[in-house]
Amino acid sequence: MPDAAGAATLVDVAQAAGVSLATASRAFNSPALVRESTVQRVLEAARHLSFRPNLLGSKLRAQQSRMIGVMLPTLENAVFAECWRGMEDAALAAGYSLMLVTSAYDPARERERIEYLLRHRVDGMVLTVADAADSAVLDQLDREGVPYVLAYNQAATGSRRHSVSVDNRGSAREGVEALIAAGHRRIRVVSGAFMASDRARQRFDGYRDAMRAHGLAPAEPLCLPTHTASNAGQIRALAAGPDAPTAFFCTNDLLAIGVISDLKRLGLRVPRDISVLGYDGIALGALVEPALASVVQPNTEIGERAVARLLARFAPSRAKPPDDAAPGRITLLPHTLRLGGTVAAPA
Amino acid sequence: MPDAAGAATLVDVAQAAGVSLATASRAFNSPALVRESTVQRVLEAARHLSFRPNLLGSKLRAQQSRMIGVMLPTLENAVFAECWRGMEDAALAAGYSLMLVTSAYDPARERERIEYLLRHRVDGMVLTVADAADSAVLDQLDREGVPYVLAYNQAATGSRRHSVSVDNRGSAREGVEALIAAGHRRIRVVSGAFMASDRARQRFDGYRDAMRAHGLAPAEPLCLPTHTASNAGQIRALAAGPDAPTAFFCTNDLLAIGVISDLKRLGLRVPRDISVLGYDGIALGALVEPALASVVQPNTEIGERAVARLLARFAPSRAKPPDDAAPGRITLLPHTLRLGGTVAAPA
DNA sequence: TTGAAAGCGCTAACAA
DNA sequence: TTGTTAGCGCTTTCAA
Repeated sequence: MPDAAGAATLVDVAQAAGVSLATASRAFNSPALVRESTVQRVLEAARHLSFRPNLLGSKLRAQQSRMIGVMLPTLENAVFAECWRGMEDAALAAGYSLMLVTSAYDPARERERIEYLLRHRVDGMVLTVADAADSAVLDQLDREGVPYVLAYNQAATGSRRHSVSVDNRGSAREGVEALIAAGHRRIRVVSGAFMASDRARQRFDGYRDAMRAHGLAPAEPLCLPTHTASNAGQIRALAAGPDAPTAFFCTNDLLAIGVISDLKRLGLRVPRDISVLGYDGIALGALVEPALASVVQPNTEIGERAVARLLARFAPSRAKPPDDAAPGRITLLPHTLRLGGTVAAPA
Repeated sequence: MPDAAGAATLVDVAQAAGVSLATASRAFNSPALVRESTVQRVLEAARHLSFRPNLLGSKLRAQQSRMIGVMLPTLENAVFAECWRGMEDAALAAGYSLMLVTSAYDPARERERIEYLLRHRVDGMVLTVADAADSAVLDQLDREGVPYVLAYNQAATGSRRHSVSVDNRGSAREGVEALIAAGHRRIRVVSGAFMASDRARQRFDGYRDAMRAHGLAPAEPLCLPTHTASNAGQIRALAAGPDAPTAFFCTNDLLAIGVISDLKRLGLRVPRDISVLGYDGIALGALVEPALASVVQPNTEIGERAVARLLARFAPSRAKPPDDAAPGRITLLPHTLRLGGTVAAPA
């Protein structure tokens, strides 16, 4: 009864199978090195004893945890929840585990949580940080030689950092150009706190590109610290007046949904009176009526690819692909535009 | 340069501080047992060497991982994302780590993922399963003596299982009674797949209770396998005809949001033509316009309390707090009703 | 108050 | 093809 006095260990299995500890271990990890009948005997013994390998032991001994640390700002924005699904699938399929922490967009907490992951001896990390270009914690990771891949953050060209994202600036520009093509001239950007998201800033740059390319004057962004009812006042101030915008470009979908509600409360109809374009392409956006127009990112794929990229960094470059020329550190995944719904021609 | 040739270990710290390995360990774990000046010396050496404890070593040796396994159906429903936040805060504050897996409401995957957590030697688990009353995997955990606490699932009275949830049936009944109080008589329930959620069934029972208590005939529930556009047809069929319901009670908020969109597409106005009541109280519901009426659960608190309860099971009941006349295995947290918004009197 | 020593469960040389 | 052996980094008796 190994369960009563603690679970069976590999030693117990070896004993029961009449082989040495080493052979028992090999039967699991490199069965090719063991005679087939011996493998069977070991497996049989293991089953009989309800043997469950203690990963803590292997991790310690093998000096690799086969764990990937994941730090995301929050899961309460579906973008990241969708991304997590991609990561979980990709990691477990490859025999890796994930350890998740959230940073709440707080750089101090980022540091803390990453230190925590490091103590757990994760082999590498997938991270979404507030600002990839100016991140003390990323610099530290570089210094320590810990492999990581950014998700959503877009590494600067020429940067040593690896990232998987869409082209934030270019895609935002495309989205705003679609607005312009629909006839909009007075377009305003609504964003979460810029400080907390370099993506938001890049998307704003894309807005500026689009406006300028079409001879329009970009306006200052409206930065909301967080989307609560109290922001309705700011939206109201913006949406009123003779020169009121005919379209809002929100740097994420959740924000867009909140803005639309605010506009409705002000008696405005979307998209008849005013258009709203979001960014992210969360599944929920397609569910609401009218459907949320959005710049759609492949969120689940971003998760999968970020993990795949990290795994590739672990592998000792078999058949070394030219590395820097070929796959490149920066992966830009294709985005799409979902128009219609909350976007229409201005009144 | 301990970083080049591998990170510094406790042995290095001990050496640098001129003490034994044991003393160095104590300086961190039981500083009370070590002379103050010695503690300082060790800490100083650790800082100097950028010592980072290897949790894998301690976990293995201490025969406890201080890890909690968490299994949730998905994070893409904000209910669970909100719950995760509560768990993360509670666990990290107590010095525990979390390992998250998702089951996608699939019992086979539940087994698999739990086995995976077990191999990681989690000290216990917080779980949301498809059906707590009939779960092979829960039975197995009981047999093996692995402590776990259910979140959202409500253990049957008299069950040996621990759970933290709201009173699903009672709260649903209250919600439906509010509908009845508003003047509704023809009320239908829309649910996700019953098989995948015992909560959905319990909430349906609450609906039945309410209807019967008021002399109304409960109708069959409409069970949607998943909420996609193709369900609009079923909603249409339900919402049409002379005896069409004047209100829908959806067993979760995400579903409710989808149903509302479907109704809008059918040209119906919510709540003027038809009322919709959700369940869960996700933050998003308060953001949309009109606000989603809902039976509100304290999601973050459910996460916190589930972790707290598990932690309490770990501790050898010190000075047993009278708490609740013995805390009891089943914790029912208070719910609230958020009315107005998508619920109004029938036309 | 401190140290010596024995492992936790496992993998991976090195031998046979 | 299999076995012997030496730890991975840490905690924790047991003695001093």
